[in-house]
Amino acid sequence: MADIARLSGVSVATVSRALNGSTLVNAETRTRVVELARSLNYQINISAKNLRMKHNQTVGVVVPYDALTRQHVSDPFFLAMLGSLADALTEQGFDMLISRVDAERLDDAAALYDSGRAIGVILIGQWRHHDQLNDMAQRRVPIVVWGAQLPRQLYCTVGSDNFEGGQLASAHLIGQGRQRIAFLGDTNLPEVGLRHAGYADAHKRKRIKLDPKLTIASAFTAEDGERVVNALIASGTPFDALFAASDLLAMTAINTLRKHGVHVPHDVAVVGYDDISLAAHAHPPLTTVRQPIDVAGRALVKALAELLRGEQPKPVLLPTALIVRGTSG
Amino acid sequence: MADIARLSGVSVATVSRALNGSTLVNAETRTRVVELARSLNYQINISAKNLRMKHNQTVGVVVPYDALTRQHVSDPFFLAMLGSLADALTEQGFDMLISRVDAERLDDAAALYDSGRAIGVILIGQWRHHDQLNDMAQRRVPIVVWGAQLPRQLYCTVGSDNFEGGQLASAHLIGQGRQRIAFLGDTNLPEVGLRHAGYADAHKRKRIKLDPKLTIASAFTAEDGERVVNALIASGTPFDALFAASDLLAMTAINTLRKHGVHVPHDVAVVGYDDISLAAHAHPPLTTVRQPIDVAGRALVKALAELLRGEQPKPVLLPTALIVRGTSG
DNA sequence: TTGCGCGTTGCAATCGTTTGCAACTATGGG
DNA sequence: CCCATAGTTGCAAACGATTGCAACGCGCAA
Repeated sequence: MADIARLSGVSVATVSRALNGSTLVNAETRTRVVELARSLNYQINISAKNLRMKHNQTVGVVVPYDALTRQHVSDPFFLAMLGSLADALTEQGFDMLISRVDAERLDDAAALYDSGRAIGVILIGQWRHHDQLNDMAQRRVPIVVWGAQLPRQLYCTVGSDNFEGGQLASAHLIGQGRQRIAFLGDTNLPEVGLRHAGYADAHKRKRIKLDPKLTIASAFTAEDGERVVNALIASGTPFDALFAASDLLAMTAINTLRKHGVHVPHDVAVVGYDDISLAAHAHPPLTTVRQPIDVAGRALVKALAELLRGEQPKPVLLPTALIVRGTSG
Repeated sequence: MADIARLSGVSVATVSRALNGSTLVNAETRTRVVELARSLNYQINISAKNLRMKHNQTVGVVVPYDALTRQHVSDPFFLAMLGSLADALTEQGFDMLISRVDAERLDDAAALYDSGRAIGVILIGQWRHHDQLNDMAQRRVPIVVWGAQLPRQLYCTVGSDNFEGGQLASAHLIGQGRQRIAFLGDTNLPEVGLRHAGYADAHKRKRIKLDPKLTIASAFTAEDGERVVNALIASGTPFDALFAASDLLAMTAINTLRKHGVHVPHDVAVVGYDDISLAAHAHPPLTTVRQPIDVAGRALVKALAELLRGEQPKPVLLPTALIVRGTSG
């Protein structure tokens, strides 16, 4: 900047103003300076600018990882969400700084904000850390969380209507004449818990008794899907349908069922959750509950932008949709 | 920092030194300052630090998008690579700034570096922009590219051995007695071109004549896979195997074949490329060429680190492996 | 008493921007 | 001839850290 100032015979202050299009500087000087800057291939130093302006345009996106398994970010849904966020943030002129934090130390997410690297944080997945998130919100960390809406929640969430999704899937299966629907997922996670509540509600409406043996704890991983279905079959518990908390789970479940000679959808109908891009191309094509991922990214960014303007964004509940395909004839 | 200085009765300079573990400050004062900082939940301001130190720890990761289709970052392989990079960068203490750029304006990737937001750039996919990448390298932009090694290349690439991968897959199919192997992929892309060269080489070694009608241009998208297989069958060209340039392509191809009553692997054997996590759980489990994604992230980061130290990292060629599963009995 | 060395500490400059305020010029009216 | 005004411009102080250099206190030998 000093070089430009010298070369164009003005002060740094004027250069700064010219580059920012201030009306305080003569139109002619302005164009002269701007031209020169362009020809010198000048790029402003962001650190200095941020330091002076006390703000920047970088949003921290935090994806939790499971420290126990040291597991990579690999769930297609997570990754798709990352893509959607990249789109939405780019659209709004934000930079996107990705950070992985131990799911057990979710409050580390705030470090991005505290250290001034990010003006706000988007957290994908609330896991079991409602309280820590509340603490962060109370500390006035601008944070938006993808997840479920919970009682006494001080932070803003954006999420799909998990209860509705659970209802839709279960009601659909019941409508197909299925009576013993197994539920696969970790109900300790708020989102999965709500899906399960919707599942229970759909049963109640049709006056079908819920068999607790059909609610099966399972992580989101493909490995766990296989393990859990094997166990279910080995246990001899009869079931004629299966509602999985993620598509990944559903698809591995289907393959495991097939290995046991169980035919989908004839013997067991299956419904997944997420509608990842592969779901439509699986065999058979997977019936699933769609979470509107593309809308999700934009909604998260919008909420964060409001938060940054000092407003109090309301939690967002995105509608889900049942996509009926081949696994639930 | 000024607060800490006041509260602990020393100067900012001492606080700075204490926090950075300098031996210039008395061990006792140091621990006192560090404790205080921790208890105040103090986080250093990165902008100021970067400004003063004239360097930062942020690496720009650029993922190209196709402007024509305005297509999201959705290929599981791309996304898995993002995950792998997130892991590797975090491991090395780098921050990861994600940016999407129009694949037709790949040189925009340098903006991250020019503006000082990133100290270097990792670009996932070189597409057809060899020349622009060479220009950037000549401008001394620290950049590492995931892709193929090309003649007269000034920038550093890391990639899997696409030629070897193509060979492995094709030799395997030929070894199974297949004679008419269709190749699915856009051979204009350097990586796919090399895979095709390996495919051609495997044929030559076994003295099998290549039928150009069996080389079929196809994008990486699921939609295109379906379209292209439909066209192939409609054309009446006989084929008994299929080698796809990505797993996504292979999996949709299999489903499309099935719709036409073609049995995999009995009538047509199929081999994919990438070994995405779902490949093992598809139906039938997909035979594919593994690209070592987890190693890839670390290799890219290592190369960039060398570049930043002023060294001249050699292009890296990662070994591929044939994973034989159900689609090529 | 003086001088020296050593271990600690503080002063003040510096990084590259932005911006409040003062200063300058030219113009025209009183 | 003076002054008010409007339109430009520059000065200098931030922003929050790091670091070369000077200074300080202290023990010890000369």
